[in-house]
Amino acid sequence: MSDIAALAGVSASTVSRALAGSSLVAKKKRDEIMRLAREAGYVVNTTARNLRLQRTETISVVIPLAHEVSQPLTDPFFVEMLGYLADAITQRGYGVLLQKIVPPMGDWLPNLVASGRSDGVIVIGQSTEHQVLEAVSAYYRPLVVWGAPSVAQSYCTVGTDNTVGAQRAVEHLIRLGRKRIVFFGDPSLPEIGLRYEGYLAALENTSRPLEARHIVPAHLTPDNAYAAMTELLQQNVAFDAVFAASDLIAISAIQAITAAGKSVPKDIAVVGFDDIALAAHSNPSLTTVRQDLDVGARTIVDRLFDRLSGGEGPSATLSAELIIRESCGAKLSY
Amino acid sequence: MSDIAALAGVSASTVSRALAGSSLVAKKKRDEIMRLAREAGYVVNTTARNLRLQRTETISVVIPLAHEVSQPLTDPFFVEMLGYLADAITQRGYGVLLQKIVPPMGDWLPNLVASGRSDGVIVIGQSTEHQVLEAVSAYYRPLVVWGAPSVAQSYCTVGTDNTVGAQRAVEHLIRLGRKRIVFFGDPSLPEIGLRYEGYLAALENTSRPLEARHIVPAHLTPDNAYAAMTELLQQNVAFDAVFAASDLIAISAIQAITAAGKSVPKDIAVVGFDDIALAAHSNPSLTTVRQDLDVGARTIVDRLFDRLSGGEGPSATLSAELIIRESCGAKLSY
DNA sequence: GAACCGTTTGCAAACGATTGCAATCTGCCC
DNA sequence: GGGCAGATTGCAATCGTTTGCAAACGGTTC
Repeated sequence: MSDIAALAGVSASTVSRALAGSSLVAKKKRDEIMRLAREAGYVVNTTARNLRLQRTETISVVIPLAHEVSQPLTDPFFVEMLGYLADAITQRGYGVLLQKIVPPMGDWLPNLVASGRSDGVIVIGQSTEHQVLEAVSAYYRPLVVWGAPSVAQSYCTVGTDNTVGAQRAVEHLIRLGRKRIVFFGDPSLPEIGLRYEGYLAALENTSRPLEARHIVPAHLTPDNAYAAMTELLQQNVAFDAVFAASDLIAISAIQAITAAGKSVPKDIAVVGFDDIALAAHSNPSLTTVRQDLDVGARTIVDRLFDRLSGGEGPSATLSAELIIRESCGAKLSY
Repeated sequence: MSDIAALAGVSASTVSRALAGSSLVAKKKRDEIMRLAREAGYVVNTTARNLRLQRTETISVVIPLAHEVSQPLTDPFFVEMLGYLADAITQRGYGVLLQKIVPPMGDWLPNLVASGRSDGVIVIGQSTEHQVLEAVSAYYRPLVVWGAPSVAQSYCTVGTDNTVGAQRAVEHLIRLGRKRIVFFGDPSLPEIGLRYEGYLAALENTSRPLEARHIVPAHLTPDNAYAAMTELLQQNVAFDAVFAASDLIAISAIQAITAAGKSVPKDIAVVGFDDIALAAHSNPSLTTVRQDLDVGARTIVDRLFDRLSGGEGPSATLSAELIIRESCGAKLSY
């Protein structure tokens, strides 16, 4: 900057002001300085600027992965969400700093917050990190989490109505005449827990008592899900439907079921959750509960910027929509 | 940091050295300072550190989108690549700064480079930006581009062997007895251009002269591709196969063809390029040329870090593999 | 020509770290 | 006790900006 100052025969302060478009420096001189800077290919150094201004115009997007230790970041759900978030953040002129935390441990969030690399933090999915989020939100405001709200929770979440979504899905299976519906997923994760509640609610609402509820606590990785479903099939547990906690494991389940020589949806109906792009195109196409990630991402970013400017917007819950496709078949006769 | 210094009764220099694990400060005092810092929740301010050290330990990943002006970042190819890149970069302890440039214009790259926000830049896809890349690479070393190499090119690229991949795909269609094969994509983009060359090479190699070559310069967006294919079908141009420049537009083409009452692969065979996750699961599943993004991403990052430490590794070309699925059908009788 | 006012400008102090250099401290030996 | 070496420590400069404050400037007005 001092080079440009020398070139223009003024001080660095003036250059700084000129480049910032300040009206303190005469229009003519301002234009002259801008021209010189452009010609010299000079751009204000962001790091120094950030240090001085105590802000970075950057948002951290964090993906905590509890069970995907050695896995690359390939889960379509995260990746789709990331795309929408990146878009919403970029639109506001901010940068996106991507962080994968795996396995989430120690002081990752306090450290991230204290490091001053970003002005705000978005966490995609609570994973197993509820405690950490709770603790940090006590002193750090610009934090928004995609996930499930819970009663005594001080951090701001944005998420789909997991319970209602799940309930609709399971009710649909019941209406189709399915009797033994397996819940496929690990309810100890907050979001999955709510989906499990929806599953239970649907079962309880039905007049025809169900012969069994069955839960298979598969992790959210394809391999784990495939293995878990294969094992379930070998155990000869009788079931005619699966409500999977995510599309990704639903598709793995379908593959396992098909590989075991059974048919989806004829023998076993499958419903997923998320409506990732794959869901519409898999074979059979997947009935699922749609989360509108575009709206979700925009809501997250709105909330975050609101908090950045001192706001206190509440957590948000988006409605979930059941998308009916081939994987749960038509009504059974019974 | 001076707070911690006061707490420990030493100077800020000593704290800085202690936290950096320097052997200049006595082991005992070092541990003491580290303990104090941890208890106080103190973390070194990254911005200040970056300014002083003149490096950021951050890599920019840029996605230039020429034709997707108002589109969110949803192209599965980019997004999958991004996942692998994020992984490879994170593994080296660096941060990932995500940048979407749309429409790519003006001095986006020089500005990004000069802003000092990152130590290196990865550009996913050349899009229409060959000139810009060329110009910047003249003075900025840590730049690696995913895309096609060209003869007189000074920037470092990593990419799949587009020509050979495309040639294999088209040869496969010819072997199956397809006669009028449409090239679906815009060859003015460098990578697509190479795929077009492969297409031409395959056509020329065949002994049975083909009655027509046809090119439909669709952009790489689903909507545009769908519209282009629909229009082509309405024109009553005779063709029995489509080689699409990407899986995404291949799937859109299939949808358009199906919507027009024709069957894939019976009436029209379709082959894509990329092997995105969707390809295996779409209906019919998509025959395509596989790009190994995991290896690709790792190669990009290797090259980049090599350049960061003064290396001069050459551009790399990865081999392409034809993945045969349902969308091009079995051999026709003729 | 002095006083005054509005417009521009530059000085210098931050922002929060790292590090070369010189100063201090410690222990040891003569 | 003085001298010396080696181990620690702190001073102060530096990274590249921004900005409060005071000074300089230019033009009116009396």
